Amino acid sequence: HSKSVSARSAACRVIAHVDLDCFYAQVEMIRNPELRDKPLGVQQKYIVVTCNYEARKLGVKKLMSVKDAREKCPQLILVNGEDLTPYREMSYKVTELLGEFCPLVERLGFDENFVDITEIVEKRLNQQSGCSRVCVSGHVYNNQAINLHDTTHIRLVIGSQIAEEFREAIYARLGLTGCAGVASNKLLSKLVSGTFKPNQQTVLLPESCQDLIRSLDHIQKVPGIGYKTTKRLETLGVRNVCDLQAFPSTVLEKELGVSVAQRIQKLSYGEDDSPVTPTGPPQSFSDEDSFKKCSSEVEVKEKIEELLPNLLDRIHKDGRQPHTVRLTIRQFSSTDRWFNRESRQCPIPPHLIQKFGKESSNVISPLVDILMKLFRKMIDVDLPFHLTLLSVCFSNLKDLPSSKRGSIGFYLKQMSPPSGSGK
DNA sequence: TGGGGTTAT
DNA sequence: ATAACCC
Repeated sequence: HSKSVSARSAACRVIAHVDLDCFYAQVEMIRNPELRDKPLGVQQKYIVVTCNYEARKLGVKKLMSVKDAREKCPQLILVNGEDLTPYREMSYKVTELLGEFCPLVERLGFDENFVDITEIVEKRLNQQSGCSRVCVSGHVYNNQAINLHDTTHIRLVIGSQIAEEFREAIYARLGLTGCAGVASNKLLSKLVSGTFKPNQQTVLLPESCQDLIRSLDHIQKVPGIGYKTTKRLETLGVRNVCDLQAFPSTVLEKELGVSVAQRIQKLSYGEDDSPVTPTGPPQSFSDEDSFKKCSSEVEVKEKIEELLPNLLDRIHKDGRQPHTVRLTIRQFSSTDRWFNRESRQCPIPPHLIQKFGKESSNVISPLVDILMKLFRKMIDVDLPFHLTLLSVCFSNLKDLPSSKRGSIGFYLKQMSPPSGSGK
């Protein structure tokens, strides 16, 4: 047994943030190695969602329209990335690999993971208890000098060695490159991981924390401060991190509520006590499609029927049973394309839940019926309508009762890579 | 601007 | 059910 760090003293946490380089493009280059040295973009609808570094050299940016990207770079090769299955599968392989080192792995999107490596660092500290040579891996933020008598510095340096091992394992086993950041909390590890950009890593020592957080030119670059909060802060005259640090907390609490105000003001000082929460298996499975126009009940039904088979396949491979189903729509609006999403959800009838695991039972038709009922709760089908998105989501996943758990559920690993999906 | 995800209220 | 956040 190990004495936990928290029980010992106030030794700092050591957190690694691992961020794969242009993830979708890398996966596509593995699937088709001929694309390796060519400018490559991954397209969803009219958008190049990401591109490799060859393309970036030629002026292509993330989330650029296909039109602009082709103008900038006529040689650009585009592959369709609307089906996320290959990316999702590779993504879980990365998370599982990190899980071999340590149980505390938290996913953020498909291409980022936080790992709490405090315990691994402690173990190495105790092993090499003599003063064997400690050498940093990768960059040190600000080029700050390391003080070998400072145990916090030593812990972070050991953290940088572990991060290097993570990146080497991810490259050796999966062929993927990425960046890493090592620091004393999630916020800082994430911010510092981006300082040297493809395929490099950086460690932050506490003395440079303020330099890092103040280097952010706009508050929306602070993870946790999003679009809405930024807008409201701007009306208060808060434009950068220093403004937020100095802003009166009482006024901030009145504008944003105590919880948000206190959290983001701590973030502005680089403070973040949120734990690395092991992600485990997914909480939901969803599949969506966007389009120019969908305006009849028949079309809606067809779209739903397209979405369902892949979703059911993913759920089947997961082995758990969903107890809730949700339909989300987006109605056309010339002003603001976000925000006008609505959804309706309902419990899945028990007799249908039973049939989820089984082969060849037709669960599709009754589900379509349920989803069309949910649709009619949102849209009066006697009036004209204009949808631009449909999404189906299964959630409230529960393990099968052990009595009737088949081979699928029994042999699946904890972090099962869900798969199937797409259009 | 896509096609996903999460947690808080 | 929505709103906020993340990629």
